[in-house]
Amino acid sequence: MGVTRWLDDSEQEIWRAFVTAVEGLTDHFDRQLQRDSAMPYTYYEILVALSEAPNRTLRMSELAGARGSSRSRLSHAVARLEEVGWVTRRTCPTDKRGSYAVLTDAGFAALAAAAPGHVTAVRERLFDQLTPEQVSALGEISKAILAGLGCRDPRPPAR
Amino acid sequence: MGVTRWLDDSEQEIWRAFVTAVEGLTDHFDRQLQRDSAMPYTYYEILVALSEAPNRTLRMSELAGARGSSRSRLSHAVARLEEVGWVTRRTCPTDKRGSYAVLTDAGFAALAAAAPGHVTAVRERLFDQLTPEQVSALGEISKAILAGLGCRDPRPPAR
DNA sequence: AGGGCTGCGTTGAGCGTTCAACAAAAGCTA
DNA sequence: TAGCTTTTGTTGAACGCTCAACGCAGCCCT
Repeated sequence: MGVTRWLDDSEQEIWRAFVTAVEGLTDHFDRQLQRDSAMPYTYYEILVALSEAPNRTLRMSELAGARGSSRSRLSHAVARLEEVGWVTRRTCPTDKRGSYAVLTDAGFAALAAAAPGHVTAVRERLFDQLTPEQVSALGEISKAILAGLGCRDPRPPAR
Repeated sequence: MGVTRWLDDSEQEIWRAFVTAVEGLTDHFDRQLQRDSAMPYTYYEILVALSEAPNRTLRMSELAGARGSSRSRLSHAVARLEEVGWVTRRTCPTDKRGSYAVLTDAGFAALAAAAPGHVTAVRERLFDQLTPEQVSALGEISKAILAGLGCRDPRPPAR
């Protein structure tokens, strides 16, 4: 492995601004949802994914894959969402290992109630702060980052 | 309150890309630090802040303020860092309420050991993926977002 | 000096995430 | 078919964060 390529002053400044902005945004959105709709952002995303799926139903693994979430995380999350009555589980008839997560009417209603506040927050804190050029640049930047994250570093698994 | 200004298709696409990219980045950096240096990113930031402070010492509240962290969070974090031996607390002689957090030699060493891997990850996954124009655009965008987050919404506190 | 108010830091409970371990079903190979 | 590997999903412990509540010290005011 080679020598570390440290960040110069300008890069450091950009990095700090980026980190702080991202922390601030996620914090803001998370608090808004928690305060106004009693759900963390992650759960909001789960509800969104289910609401867009045919029959408002998805296999656990599909749901985990769609978001970058781990199976364990999803299992815990769905357990919680089931307690609250926003999601139910159904076992899969063709593959007895699998199970479905289904959005209930109450879950859909909770999502519908939460969406306006969330979208408004996103618009106010993100889109309204940027020029149209910056918005499209942010899109390109995000896609470039995503491309750089996909399946790299073909090191053999640690164990 | 007015009508919700929903996101159009293009905005939705940008928003999803942004969210996924940010989640992917933070996940990647957090795992890298946890795996290679046994510390979460948040703790890394605390160590950095202390290492840059005079005498490697900061008041708890200054430390909390520097990062956007709550007092409670910092208190828990420093307690943990103290257990590991990377930080110690000293009571403030002039203000007996206050306490100092001090980076130990072991803490400095841990930071020095962690930094190259972390910086390399940041460079590879962020800076190397973007053109110089995109990098500077990202800086401007981050600053605009930060400006939009500062002390807004002068609604009276909920209670 | 006495009586608030404010600010600093800590504490404990609750929650969400991670990690490692596991059970059960499916698939694969001989 | 028997034996292995892989896939799917769950579980429990450990950890970090949040929130509300608290103890304590400084401050201000009369």
